[in-house]
Amino acid sequence: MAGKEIKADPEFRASSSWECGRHGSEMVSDHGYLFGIDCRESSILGEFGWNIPAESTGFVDLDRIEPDLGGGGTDGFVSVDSSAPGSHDDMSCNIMEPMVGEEKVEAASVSASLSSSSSEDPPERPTDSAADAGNPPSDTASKSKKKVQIKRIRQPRFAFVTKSEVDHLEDGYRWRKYGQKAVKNSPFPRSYYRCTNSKCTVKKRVERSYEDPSVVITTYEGQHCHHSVGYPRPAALNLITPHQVQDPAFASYFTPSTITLQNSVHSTQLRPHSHQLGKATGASHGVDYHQGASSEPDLVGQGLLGDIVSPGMRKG
DNA sequence: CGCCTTTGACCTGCGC
DNA sequence: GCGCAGGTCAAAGGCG
Repeated sequence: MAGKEIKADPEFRASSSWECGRHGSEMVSDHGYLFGIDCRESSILGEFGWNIPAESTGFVDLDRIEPDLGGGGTDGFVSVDSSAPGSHDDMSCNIMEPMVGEEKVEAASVSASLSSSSSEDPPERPTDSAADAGNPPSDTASKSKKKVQIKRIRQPRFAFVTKSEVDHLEDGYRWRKYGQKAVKNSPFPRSYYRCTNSKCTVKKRVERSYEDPSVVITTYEGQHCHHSVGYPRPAALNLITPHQVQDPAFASYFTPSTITLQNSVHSTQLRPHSHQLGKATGASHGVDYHQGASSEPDLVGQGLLGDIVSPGMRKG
């Protein structure tokens, strides 16, 4: 497990038009992305809307944290690294082959139910015990039968490695904590959050690296089917490379309005909302950023987002 | 009062 | 099949 090596594809690096960061970008698994953020560069996360009190610098050894991140084996990661603080243009990144949409669906019948429910219907719920919560114990048999047929769907995941003293980083969405577990070999618990939007199935895990307590690992799973409470901030989007945006999974983290911001607004909404920091460890209450999206809402349908925003999301 | 976190129990997947 | 670890649920309590 821990011995599992993070192997950055040298060929990919070589062929990538994006310069690799100093620390390189590592694919730590096969289904998802890891954004390793050297936090001298809180600027990066800051640009992503996270109000992180950047205080330390250092290199995050992705090899060390990988077991926790990709332990499931179904995730993979890409890291984005920055090498020049304060300059978006200098941000280096390396996008590994995206393997998104490789959902674990074993029964064909599942796809039917999924397609009918679309993104508005949490695909995972039916498989979870929550769906059976109201059922008497005698239903266990049929329950397990169902679970044999319908395997939990794993959405593409993205992990961010951040140096921060704040565990729960502000990202513009509202999250509700639904669980916390002790992590093996780690003194730090892992927290589980779910997007408060009932129609949104996005989840995120937040944990600290046991190797470097100053490092926070945030793993997002799923795709938001709605607008953020108000953000992601425009400058953050400037950091998203074309490669990233073209990846539907990655792009989905940024709502249509978000992407619009990239093109219509630049730095006018970068003011940090310090009051949010006051509740750093609590739920991420929405940041009251005004979206510039309203000014150009049609970009979604104008082709810019046509290939990065799923139809289901556009209506969101 | 509504929303959130906490926390113990339960479920599931996986390796041995 | 068993045990472990990760993931989730849901009741209870706290807070603004």
